[in-house]
Amino acid sequence: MKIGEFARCAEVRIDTVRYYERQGLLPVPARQASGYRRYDQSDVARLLFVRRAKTLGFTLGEIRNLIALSKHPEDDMGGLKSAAIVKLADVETKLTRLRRIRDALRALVDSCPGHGPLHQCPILNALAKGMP
Amino acid sequence: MKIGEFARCAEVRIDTVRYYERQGLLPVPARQASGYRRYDQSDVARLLFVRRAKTLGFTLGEIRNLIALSKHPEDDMGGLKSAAIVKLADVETKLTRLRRIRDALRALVDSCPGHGPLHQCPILNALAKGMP
DNA sequence: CTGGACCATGGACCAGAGTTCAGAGTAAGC
DNA sequence: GCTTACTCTGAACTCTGGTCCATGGTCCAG
Repeated sequence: MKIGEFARCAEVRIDTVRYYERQGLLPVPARQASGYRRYDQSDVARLLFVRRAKTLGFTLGEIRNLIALSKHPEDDMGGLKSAAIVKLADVETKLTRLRRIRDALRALVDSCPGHGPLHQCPILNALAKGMP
Repeated sequence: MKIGEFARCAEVRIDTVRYYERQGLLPVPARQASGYRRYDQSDVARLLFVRRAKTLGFTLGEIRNLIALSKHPEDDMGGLKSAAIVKLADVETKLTRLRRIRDALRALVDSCPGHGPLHQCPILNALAKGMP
């Protein structure tokens, strides 16, 4: 299949496919005589792999590593599991931070009556003088 | 005080102070004869305002708006409260997304025994063939 | 044969939040 | 006076993950 159909397979833009190729996330594709890139089912699988890993929060660089790992199917699965564990810890950290932000924000919103002169606004106050 | 001390007051880099100035987040400072920027306590308050707002997840552009808002202390506090509400919704959305990622990741990690040949790894499998 | 859809390339550009650099001047402690 | 630390400028650069563009070639239906 040509690049347009290929991109649609994974709901990705054509430019993104070419970009992934440049980034080494997709193998260099075969070409038709015309120079058009030619893809097959195994390329689709690879592209979906990339997308799924991205959905899980892996960066493109990390995905490159995952692909490299996966090229040695006889290796132990420990490496891949640790990568996933690291990423999970990563996500947990972000969650914790974001939860703290949400709690602070919600406390501010709840404390604000919503009308009256701005200089009495508890949100403005907290920003200006520090959180309680 | 000079820029170095000023930056330390808010635990920010000197370059960041100048960057914030360019971005209109800090007022154009007075200068000594030598051309050195001079700051006082009100500048520190402003810089801390910016940092606190950033901590809450506001972008620099949004903080510029907050500052503009805060310049009309007789205005109603409704505007500021809505900005906070919008940001809160924003954060909640991110939280939800991140939680889903965490759950998927955790399920994968839990399902993986951690050793044995990679081609039997459930994580790799999920990435290659789709999540169950 | 012609129009429209598709594909090729390299390079420029986007947001966001800074950081780094070179080359120069200034301040301050001893 | 010397040395060290600090500050100035503007522009360019970083990173991430793409997106857009101009220009030109290719493919296929009618």
